[in-house]
Amino acid sequence: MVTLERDKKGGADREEGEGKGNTDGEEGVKECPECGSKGLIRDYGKAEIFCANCGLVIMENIVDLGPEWRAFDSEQMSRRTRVGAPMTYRIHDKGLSTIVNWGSPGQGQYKLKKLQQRTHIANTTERSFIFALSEIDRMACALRLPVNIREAASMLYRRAMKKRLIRGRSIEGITTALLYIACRQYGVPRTLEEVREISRVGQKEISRAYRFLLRELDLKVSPASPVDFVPRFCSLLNLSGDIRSKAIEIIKKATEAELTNGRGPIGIAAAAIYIAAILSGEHRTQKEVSDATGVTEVTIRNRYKELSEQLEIDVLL
DNA sequence: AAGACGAAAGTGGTTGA
DNA sequence: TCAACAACTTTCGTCTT
Repeated sequence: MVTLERDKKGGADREEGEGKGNTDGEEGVKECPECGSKGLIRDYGKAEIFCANCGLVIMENIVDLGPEWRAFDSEQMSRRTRVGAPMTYRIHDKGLSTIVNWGSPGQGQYKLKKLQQRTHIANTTERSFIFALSEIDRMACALRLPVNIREAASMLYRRAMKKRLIRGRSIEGITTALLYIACRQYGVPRTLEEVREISRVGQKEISRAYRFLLRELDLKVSPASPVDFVPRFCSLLNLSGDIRSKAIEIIKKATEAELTNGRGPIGIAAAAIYIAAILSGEHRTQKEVSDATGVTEVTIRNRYKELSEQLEIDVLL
């Protein structure tokens, strides 16, 4: 009954706008066109290159960026799936699909019914697993995350399933938290707010699942560095590479001076960018920085006062 | 009028008894 | 489980450009 048919027509109907489709020659790519970082990760297994800093996928042969739809059951999944990738953790049976034949109507039916009863539990967990994978894909898509991170999140979900951690919890909460964790592990952190916006559950549930999974899967996630947020925030604010490196420099000095202890990394990043922009004559208002980073103007002010005073940076308007 | 400033009260998460 | 606590937010009046 579950016949997974692979539809080989890639995602030709789906061309990303926003002018980010950089399809120049692969050999020429030395740095990220988005943030200028040299930290490009070439994943030849997936035939793609992405920026470790901002997560921008620069080169990708797998055209399909994942489904924009939601599969509620196996049937929908099979009808709508158009993923032609090699074996992957993102496909619920690792791509090795089983085809069940209906056989001759006479005696076959009874056996099949029996089989279906026996495997009923397996089918429901499988169905929710498929749903989880499509959720991970949907959210990763919305956040423009590279395939590696989706893979990582999917693998974590497998581990959670093996440990029977899913039962009795919302799949949305678990998948959102796992994606959040995967981003952190890959040094491309998203803010909790960004993740919440594209999730179907609230912040409270995400946090609960996050703590739960860290504990139960024995994962270690080091606190995010403010530096990790700088490239993305800078590009949101249309700031040049000069400012990006200047902001990172400020953050490094601040870290050495232990000004960052106990402070939220996002606030530090926001303040450093604010200062760097002013120093470079590309002024951004506190409001603009606040909107891009999600921290309030008050916090930006507090951090930027601390940084400029302690590091003796003269910020003259 | 817009931006920057800072005081004061409120909120949600962490910690330690 | 509860209370104390620090970081951050909200709100709002004032000053500066």
